[in-house]
Amino acid sequence: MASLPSIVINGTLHRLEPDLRKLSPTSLPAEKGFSYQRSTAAPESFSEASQPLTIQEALSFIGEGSRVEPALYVPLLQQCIEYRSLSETECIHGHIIKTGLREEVFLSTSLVNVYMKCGAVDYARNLFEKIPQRNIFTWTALITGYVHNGQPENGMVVFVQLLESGVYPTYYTLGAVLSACSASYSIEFGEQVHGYIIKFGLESATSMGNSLCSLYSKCGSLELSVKAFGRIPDKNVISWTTVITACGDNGDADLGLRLFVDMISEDTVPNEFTLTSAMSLCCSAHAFDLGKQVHSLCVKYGCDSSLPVRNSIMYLYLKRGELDEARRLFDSMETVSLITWNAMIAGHAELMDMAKNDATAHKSGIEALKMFRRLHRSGLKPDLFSFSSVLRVCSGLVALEQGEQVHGQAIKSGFLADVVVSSALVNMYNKCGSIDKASKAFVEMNTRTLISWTSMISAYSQHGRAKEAIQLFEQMRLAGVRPNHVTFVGVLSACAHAGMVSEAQHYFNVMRNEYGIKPVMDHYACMVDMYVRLGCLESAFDFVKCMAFEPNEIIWSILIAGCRSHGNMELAFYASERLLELIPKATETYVLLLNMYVAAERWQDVSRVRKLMKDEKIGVVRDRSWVNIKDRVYFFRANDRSHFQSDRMYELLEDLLERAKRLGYVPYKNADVSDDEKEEKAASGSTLHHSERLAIAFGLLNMPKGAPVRVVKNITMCRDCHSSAKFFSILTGREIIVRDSKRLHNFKDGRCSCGDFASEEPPF
DNA sequence: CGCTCATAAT
Repeated sequence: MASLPSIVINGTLHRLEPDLRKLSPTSLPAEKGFSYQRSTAAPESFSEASQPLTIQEALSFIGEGSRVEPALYVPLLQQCIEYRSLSETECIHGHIIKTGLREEVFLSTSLVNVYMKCGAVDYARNLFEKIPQRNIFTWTALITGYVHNGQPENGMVVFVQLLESGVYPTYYTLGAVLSACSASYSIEFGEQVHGYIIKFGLESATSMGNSLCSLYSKCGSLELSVKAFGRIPDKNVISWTTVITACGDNGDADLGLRLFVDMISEDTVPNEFTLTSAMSLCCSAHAFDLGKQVHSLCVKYGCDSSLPVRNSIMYLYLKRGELDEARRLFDSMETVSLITWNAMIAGHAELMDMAKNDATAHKSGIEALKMFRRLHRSGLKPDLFSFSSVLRVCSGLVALEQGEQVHGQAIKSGFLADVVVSSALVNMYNKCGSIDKASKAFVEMNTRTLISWTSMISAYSQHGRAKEAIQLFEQMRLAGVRPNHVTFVGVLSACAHAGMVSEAQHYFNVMRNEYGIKPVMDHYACMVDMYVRLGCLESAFDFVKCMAFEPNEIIWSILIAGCRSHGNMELAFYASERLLELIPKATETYVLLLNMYVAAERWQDVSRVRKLMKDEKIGVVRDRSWVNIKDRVYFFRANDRSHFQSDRMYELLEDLLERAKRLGYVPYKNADVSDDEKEEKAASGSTLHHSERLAIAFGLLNMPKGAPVRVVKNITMCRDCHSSAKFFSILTGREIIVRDSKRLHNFKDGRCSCGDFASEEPPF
């Protein structure tokens, strides 16, 4: 028995499937409703019919016998494509056999095409095999059909068969094969096809060049894509649009924008496709001024009423933070698409992340959730984009309950099978402080990408579970996934966390030698952090000296924190003043310095720094925390007494602090940098309570007994609150999770997942 | 042959 034809695509052998002997009509797609309207393209003989025709009536017009004109079938077959009607196609097929026209190759080819368009791949293939005088059109119809039905590999195998049988491909055949290569991301096969295109003298055809440009981009090679674009002698709008989009897809928005500018200066008129892409590039490159100009071009060329263009303009407004403008545009749109909703949700999610954890962030997040609900009500079904974005929103809000609801919806809708959605889910559980749920979601994923592995490794690291992080990293390597620089940040920070010096050094070398990844500041920061945590200040400084570049803010702040916790205050002050020079506008650096001088009771320096802050017009810090309980959110300021439960909260805090002191809690002194003068005065004399402590108290009072308390804080947690929260977790027997602007703190049984090293670093 | 929206970090 002759073996089935096969080729190697992306390193795996593909045989032409299915096996023809196993054909069955059971797995066919559902038909759309079918009724004949009089076709405008119908030949004369139909023109008298005024009522819709049944297929039998339509076929009876064609008649039977030897004088049947084959072209009469054409409009009927076109109707079959339009209605995706397999049964009608079979009737016509039968009629063709009866009238003895099965020898007519163009009709057989047409039938192959129609079967494919109806999704009946097996039927098409079976027919193809029975056509003895098949020509290049028949071959091309088969290839195109495979690509259309999501079986590009089969299309490529057929192409090889075609070449072996000595038939010359046409322009259309090669175009179809290029689509197949694109759809299966097969760059090697694509390059071979590229060779055939040159061989058959078609490389100067604009559309061939466009297809090649698109192919290389889809396969991830921007370089080859741009080269293919460069070789097109007569570039049209589509050529330009393809290469500009290719830049965006491959992460080089700046190049894409340069090409767009080139295109405009060459007087090529952009259309809605080009402008939509260009607008999107402006969003990702944060080139907002250019974005405004592109917007003008949209108006100039009359493209501003196109829905995709409007979506991208709206997204640009959102990215610029012009919420009212975005909203106005959104409200003015008479029709919206799913992408409109998704852009709205994603835009707000991005604003939320940019604003870190403050009240603005919260507002954006809530707005995004509202949009997600409205999307539901609008009757459209959320897709993987909607789910990814809304999960990101739940992460940002630490909205575990909403996140779990979305989890359920994602399962029901089937979109959880998507890697991006399931990665976002893992991330959501992690950011909400539920490492176990994150891990469960990770294990349940059916496919994992570099990003999924990396985010789970980092999650373990953030929760202080170094061993799991390292184990997972090794599993990832065994799974054949190549780590990148971000993965190593996760691994190294896990080692640093657990003080695993030799492991850290090992992985640092693995990164450089085995994977050829050059360490950047982030990786050095992990190493320095590790030495500092162990109290090896000298090793830390030595390591810094070995770096090929000047220490940045991150390195300085690690050193400062290390010096403080190991009592080397002179060095800490020195480093802090250097840090201040490096970035004089960072509010939290001043606060750090201020608190250090307060703790050292160096009052002259305290007033010097306060004066500096005044001179530099550094605003006071807005200390804000909030808690989600059920569907409501409760905000707290430092020393907040405006709350309806204030009395009970302060009572609880006093009691807890008193009992904590008996267990060994020693309060740290903080400089008061509250922005609420009245509150400050009211609180003078009594203990100063930062917002997170009030939020924790509120959470303890209002969450169900034993349930974890989840707090979000807009700046980094101070030492005193951090220390007291550890005692609270012992005294109440509850888990307390505080996500500040920098990291996650999971307090449990008197310990914090951050490894007690997080207090009062500047927020970098 | 070309379009807009989605996931990881000290």
